[in-house]
Amino acid sequence: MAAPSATLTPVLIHLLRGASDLASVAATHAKLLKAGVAYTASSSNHLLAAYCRCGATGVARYLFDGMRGRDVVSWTTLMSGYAAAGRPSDALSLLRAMASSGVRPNAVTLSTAATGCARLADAGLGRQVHARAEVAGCARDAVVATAFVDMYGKAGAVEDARAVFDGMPAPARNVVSWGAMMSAYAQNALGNEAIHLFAELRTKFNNVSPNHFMLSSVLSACAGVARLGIGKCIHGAVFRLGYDGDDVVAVAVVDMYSKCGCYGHSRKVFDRIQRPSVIPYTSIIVAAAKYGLWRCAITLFNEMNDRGVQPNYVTLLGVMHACNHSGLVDTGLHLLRSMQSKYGIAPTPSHYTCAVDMLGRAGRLKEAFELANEAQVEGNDAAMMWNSLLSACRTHKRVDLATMAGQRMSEFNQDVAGGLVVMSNAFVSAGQTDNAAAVWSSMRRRGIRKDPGCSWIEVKDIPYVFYAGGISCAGARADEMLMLLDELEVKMRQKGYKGRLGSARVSDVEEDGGEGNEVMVGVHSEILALGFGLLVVPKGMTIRVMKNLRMCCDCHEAFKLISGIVEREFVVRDLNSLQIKDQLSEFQFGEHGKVDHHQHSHHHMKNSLSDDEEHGMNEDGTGSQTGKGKKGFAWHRMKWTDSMVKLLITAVSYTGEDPGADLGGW
DNA sequence: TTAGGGTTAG
Repeated sequence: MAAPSATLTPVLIHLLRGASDLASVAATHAKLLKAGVAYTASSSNHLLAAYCRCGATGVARYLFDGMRGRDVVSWTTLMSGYAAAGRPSDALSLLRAMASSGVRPNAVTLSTAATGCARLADAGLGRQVHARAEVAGCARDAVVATAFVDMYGKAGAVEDARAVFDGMPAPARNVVSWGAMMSAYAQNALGNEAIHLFAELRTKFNNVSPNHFMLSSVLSACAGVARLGIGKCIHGAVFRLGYDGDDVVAVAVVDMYSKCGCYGHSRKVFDRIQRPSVIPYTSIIVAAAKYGLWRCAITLFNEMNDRGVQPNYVTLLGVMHACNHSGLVDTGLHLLRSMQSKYGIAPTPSHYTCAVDMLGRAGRLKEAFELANEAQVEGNDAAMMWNSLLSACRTHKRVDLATMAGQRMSEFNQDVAGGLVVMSNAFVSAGQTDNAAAVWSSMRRRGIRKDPGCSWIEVKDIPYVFYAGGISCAGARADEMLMLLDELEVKMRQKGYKGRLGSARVSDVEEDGGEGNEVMVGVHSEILALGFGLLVVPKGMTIRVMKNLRMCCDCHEAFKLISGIVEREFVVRDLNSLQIKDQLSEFQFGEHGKVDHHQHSHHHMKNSLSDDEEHGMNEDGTGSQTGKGKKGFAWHRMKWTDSMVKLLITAVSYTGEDPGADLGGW
């Protein structure tokens, strides 16, 4: 019998490397056994890797457990296999077992472990792995350090990510390291920092050329903070660098335009995608739904089905959202009831919340309560769902049910302040101002405060951020702005406007020292941003105002009136709380040093109750820290074209017509 | 020669 190992083994190993399915790996394994070389260290590691590559971690583990000479590659291979199979905990257990077996981890092992911690979003565990990398002397290895940048970013520890990035020797930072850092910012709602880093790379380190990963991350950053100007520049770079054919980049561009209020651009980019998968479809469907183009959203959904693209739960949520805002209540309900059987997707708490909101909006409160009770929803999702019902009760003036919804909500609610604001708004709508004021004074007594609302507007690529009652952001043009708002208020009154812009009362400011039942009201930040926009955005250009919370009904009305008076088109982007899991976020724009609300003094005025989230803003600037960067939003057009009016006639309601019906105006 | 880094949709 010829000695096989000298000639046969390389051939078999070559076969193993090319094998991607379990059957061919097993067949080659059998041949190695037959040749009697399956147990050499090298063959075993190849076999391990092959089994891991085709997802057979169970077989790999069995093989691993029977191996005699396990080296660092064996351990790392199995770890990597677990990580790839979505079992990061098992990967990290292996790291511990490896330590007790006396095999020392190397750079490859530790970067794999870091990726596992990233998947777990566990900064504590990640820090331990980081410490080991320091001990092993490989913490500054480009790949290892980049893995830590990503890990800290995914675990929400952006400052640690930046520290690792800064600790890397400049030549070691490559396109992946830069991209990972930008992504860390983008994923943590620090879009402006990501943009800033991108600019720094372009100006100081011209030898690193952006790739599709980096472009996607920066586009996502632009989307998150609605920086249309920069977003357009990046889109230009996408073309120049030849990434316009990349689907992932294209989705990021679609998303960026839709979040910057340019549905038309979004649609053009989407239409150029050759064979859109579920992700681009979902992106554009959600964009259409949020833009009030429900007919488009549903047409796209049907088109997607016709092309055999399977929707996922996000897609269905987007379609339900479109139904919700177009009054297609029964269509939406049917979708909820049939999604399991038709698409094999189980409804999530978000789907129930959307359906409950839909019924509540339509005034079908009994059904809404039944559905809410039927849905097995817990925690923050439940709070969100009951919250939306509470708002519906308020809209339909059903205080009896509101109390019940409020109680159910408080069982789950972590955002005590938000819940109480909605509660008090429900009382206001029902004319029970005494009860509403009691809620407010109770909040004050208990020291419960709400996050400050802010609005911003991008002028020549720079965001100008306004907080309620504060005009310092307008700089030298503040007085001019107030005069303009006063003039507008006069004209609005002639058209029957009964609310107040508030600008005239800025000088009447009183500090919040009052006792009793008065409630503080500030000048709403979106009005200030709009006033500034009217001064600085050239005539003929759409003014886009962004807000971190939900716009109130009064401001909505005011924007529409002003749009008619000045004959300009406005678009407002605000928060759609129904879509988010995280609590409201603060937006920070430290980059330009324009606003830092921690130093900003808020001015309050005494007034009667109204529908505004900004009453309860905190004077000391303590607010909740942001979670992940994904926020729900909705666009509201304030000037209607003829086709829009026609659409309205057929629609019961549409995005933004009555924001108060949604979540109590905050 | 077996093992390592990032991106898109609510």
